Amino acid sequence: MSLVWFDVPAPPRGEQLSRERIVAAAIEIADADVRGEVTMRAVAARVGSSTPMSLYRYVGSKDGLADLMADEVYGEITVPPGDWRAGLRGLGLSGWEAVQRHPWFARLAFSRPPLGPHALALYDSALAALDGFELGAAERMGAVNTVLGHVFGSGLALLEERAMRQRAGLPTDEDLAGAAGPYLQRITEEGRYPHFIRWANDPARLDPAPQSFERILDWLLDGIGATLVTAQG
Amino acid sequence: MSLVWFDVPAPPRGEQLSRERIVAAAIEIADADVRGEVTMRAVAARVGSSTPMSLYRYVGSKDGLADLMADEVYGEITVPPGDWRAGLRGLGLSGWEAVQRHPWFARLAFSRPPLGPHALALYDSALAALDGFELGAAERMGAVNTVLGHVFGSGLALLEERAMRQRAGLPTDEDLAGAAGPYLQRITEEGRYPHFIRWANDPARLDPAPQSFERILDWLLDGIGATLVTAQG
DNA sequence: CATCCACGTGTACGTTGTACACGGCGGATT
DNA sequence: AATCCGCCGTGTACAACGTACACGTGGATG
Repeated sequence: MSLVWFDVPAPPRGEQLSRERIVAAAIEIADADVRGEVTMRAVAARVGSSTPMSLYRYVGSKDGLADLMADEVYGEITVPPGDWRAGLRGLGLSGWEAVQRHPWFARLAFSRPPLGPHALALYDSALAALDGFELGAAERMGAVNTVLGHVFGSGLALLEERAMRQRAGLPTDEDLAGAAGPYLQRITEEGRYPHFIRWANDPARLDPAPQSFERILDWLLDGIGATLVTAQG
Repeated sequence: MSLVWFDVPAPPRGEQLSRERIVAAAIEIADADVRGEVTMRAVAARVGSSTPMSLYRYVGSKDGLADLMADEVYGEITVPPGDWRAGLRGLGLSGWEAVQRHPWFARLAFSRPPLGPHALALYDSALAALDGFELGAAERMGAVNTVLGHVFGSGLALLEERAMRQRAGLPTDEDLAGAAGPYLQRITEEGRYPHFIRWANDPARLDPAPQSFERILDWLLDGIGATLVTAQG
């Protein structure tokens, strides 16, 4: 019930709203949150709007905003020139880098169809890398999705790892082990799960696993390569 | 503000509440929903409770309920006897079946640490299948996670495929193609994404892809096998 | 018979996405 | 120059969600 006189007539609205500004703000918010979560209210606040409703004129809905965010990240992924293997390998590595920058992207990629312009361009390049082989349409797309599935799956695992690490507020591996310690110790004393326990008590469990993203990617490429019948390359 | 007289003194509460009944009800609800979503209110209604708060005495929180649901499904996965490859292959196939029954499980598996009794038992069996090789702890777990990562990644893709299919309310592939048709046609006319368009307009794109779950699983097992140095088997 | 406690309930709060109608500014039209 | 129209940001409002809290009741226990 404040008096009209106190109102400033034209709050000097910071800058024109736009789809680009909104998407950029949403991405910044998602990047800053371990879980990568975004609320319309938070985005509105960041673009200087006083109400979440202002966003709806530009992005339609929260799902629409999610689609736009995802497509932006699709645009960060590239397929390098070269033979099919160089192309798909580069796709995997470049996707992995993008997913490490934006782990929330893995969740969106799994939950929204990739129909934005950047996504289509990426699929187009990836399919182009398989030109020159006599492949059925399903097989061609299957090869691309095999690689991308690995990228997004690894991304989700990364998202969860970071979230779990922060849930207990512990950055280092040693602290993490300490948090799970009492539970594991109880299990150990009960004598069940002996193989699991042996793993859990082995300090070497924190070593970098040889089944790295890249190693598995190469296994997949080996498998794809075995199914390729060359026609001209 | 209804009068007391109308109240029935003891609503013949259907049956005793219990953690098992609650988890079972939640799983039924998740199975019945394409997105696999569950609300505390829906679970409460299904177990015959008049308020969601009754559940909290048994499951602690919604995340707790999710953990219990996930562990129940971990219990449906088994590692068959045999050599390492039979074990891990069976793990993958049995996991894939469980994930097809409960696609929401893939999401939970990615977003909650597998510390329930069934999950631990499963990891224990899987690690046991790798006994007899001189593997570091990280490498051993990495092999198991390679297989499970494939299972859960494929499960998430399945979840999204089913959800997208119902979003437009179309069960058949032809209808699905019809829904995306106008959009694809516009793209086609603009002449961009030629390789993608060629795929989209190829009826063979609906063929079963040769990169099936099982095929990729075998590729991964090939890769794992190449890293194993046998000690006694 | 008195006591206690495990249980299910009802009420209530904060947060979320978003529907809807309004006021005001700028540019096009007359 | 006066008028209108359409775009834009705003405020209010609501339904659904997870869940904190305090209460009554009934059966087991002393």
